[in-house]
Amino acid sequence: MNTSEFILDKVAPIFNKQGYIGTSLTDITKATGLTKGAVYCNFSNKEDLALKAFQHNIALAITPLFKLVASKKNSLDKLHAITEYQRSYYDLVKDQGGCPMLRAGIDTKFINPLLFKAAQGLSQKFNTGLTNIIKDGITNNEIKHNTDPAQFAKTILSLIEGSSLLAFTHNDASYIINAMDFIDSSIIETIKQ
Amino acid sequence: MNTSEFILDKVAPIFNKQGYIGTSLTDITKATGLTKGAVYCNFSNKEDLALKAFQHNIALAITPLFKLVASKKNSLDKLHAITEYQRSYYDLVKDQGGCPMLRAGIDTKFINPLLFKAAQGLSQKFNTGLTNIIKDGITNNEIKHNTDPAQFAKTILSLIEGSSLLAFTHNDASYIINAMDFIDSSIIETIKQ
DNA sequence: TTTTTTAGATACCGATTGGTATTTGATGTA
DNA sequence: TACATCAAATACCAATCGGTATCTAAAAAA
Repeated sequence: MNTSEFILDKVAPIFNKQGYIGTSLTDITKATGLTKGAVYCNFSNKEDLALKAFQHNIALAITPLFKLVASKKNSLDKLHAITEYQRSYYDLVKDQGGCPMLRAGIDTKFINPLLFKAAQGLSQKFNTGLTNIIKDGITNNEIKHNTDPAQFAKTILSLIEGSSLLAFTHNDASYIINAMDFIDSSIIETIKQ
Repeated sequence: MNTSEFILDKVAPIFNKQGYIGTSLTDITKATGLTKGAVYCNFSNKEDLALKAFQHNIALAITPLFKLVASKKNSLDKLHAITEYQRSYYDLVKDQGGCPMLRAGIDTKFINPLLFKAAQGLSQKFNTGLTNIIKDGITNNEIKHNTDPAQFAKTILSLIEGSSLLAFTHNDASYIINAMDFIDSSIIETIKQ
């Protein structure tokens, strides 16, 4: 592991917990044991470091989900893989400070356009990914033809994001478990062919 | 309007947009046209001001919903009042910088315990309120007896919070409209007696 | 061995942070 | 008229902010 990766590993959870402005260079040097000279030798500025820290957090929290979904062939399997992944999501990211997409989406909108755009793009990718899964499910006769893909994608994504927020505000994973149960038994079951 | 209220009126949207740490005393004096002396004459410190700004935002964004729900007698009317209120929620709070409960829930967890506790309490109140509406609906024979109140409350709240987050990250109210359509036609319809 | 490169440490910069002690000036009161 | 009250302005504080120029020492290249 090189120094850049070492810094990101130490610093990414702090950005996720304290936000962009809330994380100071002092926080960063204390957490890494390095000096400002070392930090600025590896990253051009704080914004650059924050953006890469965000990507680091995403790589740990959300990229595995995208890979898992890609490994499944059928649409219903993909949908169930998502809910299955989310069931352990609270434990996965609790030490990291919660969901990085949630954090960046709210924290950066009015203070860091670059980071916000990254969060926005990821959320969009999530949404279109879900939409395409449902679309494919319809063409493959796995999902009922009168299902509106965009509508169900938005609903499922709302449940994922909302339950994650509630789980972290109340330190209670049952919000996520409950929402995933609902998606599995009440949403997927009703749209499946 | 006295000076304290004047300050809160000018400053509350800024705290909601930029967060607790992201809002400086300079932001506050610029927005109000007052000096630091005036601000500290009306509030004991920044934390006190931020907490009251949060309460100010809640009074504008969420208190009207609680009053609207209280004015309805039947459980199903209460539930429909919530979705109806949320349909115009995006327009209601967009100039305010989004949903204050969402902002405080994520922004303050690791940096401002006092404010976080306030956000946590409000979210809890929302959840127990929803649960009680469903419980009452069951005893009044409005809602099916095999309905799990806590489970449906959590699901509805997840949809409300999640769709609100997505609406503001994409500047697109349709996430909320879509989620409320789903609650009205797919959730309330299936649990109603 | 000598030279070049370079990662990281040190020391510093001006600007801004939240906060406070003091002053001002208008108002109400005796 | 003289005095007391008090909200707001002014002027100031040490600490911290993000950032940079310079130095050092070790490794790589010649």
